[in-house]
Amino acid sequence: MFSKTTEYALRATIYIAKISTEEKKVGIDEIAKAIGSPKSFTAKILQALTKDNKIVSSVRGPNGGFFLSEKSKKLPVRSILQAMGEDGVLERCVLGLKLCSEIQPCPMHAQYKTIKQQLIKLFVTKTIQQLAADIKEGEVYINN
Amino acid sequence: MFSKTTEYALRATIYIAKISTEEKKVGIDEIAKAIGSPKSFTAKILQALTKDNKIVSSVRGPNGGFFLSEKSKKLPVRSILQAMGEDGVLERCVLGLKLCSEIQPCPMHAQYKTIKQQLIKLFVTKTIQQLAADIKEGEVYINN
DNA sequence: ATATTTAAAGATAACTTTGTCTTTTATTAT
DNA sequence: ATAATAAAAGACAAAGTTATCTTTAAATAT
Repeated sequence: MFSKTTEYALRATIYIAKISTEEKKVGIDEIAKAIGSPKSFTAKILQALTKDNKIVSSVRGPNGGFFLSEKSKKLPVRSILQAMGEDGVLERCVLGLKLCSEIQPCPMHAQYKTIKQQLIKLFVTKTIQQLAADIKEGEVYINN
Repeated sequence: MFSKTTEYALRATIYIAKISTEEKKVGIDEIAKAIGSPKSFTAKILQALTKDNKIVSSVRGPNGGFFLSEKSKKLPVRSILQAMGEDGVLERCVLGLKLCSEIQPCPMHAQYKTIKQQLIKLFVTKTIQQLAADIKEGEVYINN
């Protein structure tokens, strides 16, 4: 469904939300290990998420690392997709038609529509914080 | 959601089902034009679908071309995904975890599960024929 | 100030997907 | 038989994704 890049972005962000606060930041080594992703590649992805979009915050130097602001933790999971420029996946036509819509629907449109709506709803209503909380409670895992 | 390759495979197969019979086959030029896909690339994809999997049938030479057997027309849309080796998209974990399951679920697992089930059901219950029929009736389009 | 730590930035490489072009093979019509 | 047609097969190229490694910059602790 998503690219590796976006999968790592989602997992990394959720892990940072779970493990860190502004006082206790987390380093790239720990993140990559925890979510089972290539370290340098994950670093690049986090760089993108700390950029203008500002989902993730970071500080360099000793005791530095990544963390999520309280504000960021309350963002919907979809905002991670948006920051990664892969938000379109949720909206796009299953058959890849550029102009698929109510007026000019593809053969799958009508039936896929309700599924798409639920998918979008899921990514909009779930916050980063909520997903992170489930891991903390040990109900759920994020390592690969 | 799907790769370009699979999108073209779906569109091409549906178009062939719509336009052709064993008596009136359809050529690659017409198919590529109708679904708005690169011709040679689409040819390769159809080659794969005619291979062992046998979703699509083909005949070379004058009056040759592609067509779908009556049996193939009755196959679920999912069989196209299977033939393209991209069936896993429907089953895979949203966060890309290899071991995501009921026993060891990812943070999105529980809520994504019902969506996934509907998605699979859609691809299993809809047949190639049914999708093709809708285009014939002009209710629906497949060009890009 | 200096050394140490840690992310940012940049260059590059491996691999995959997507796309094109040419040659070959099978089939048909003449 | 021969020419014409159309898919199969193969080689290759462009673009995108995924991944690694090195250098630079910022922050901290000593």
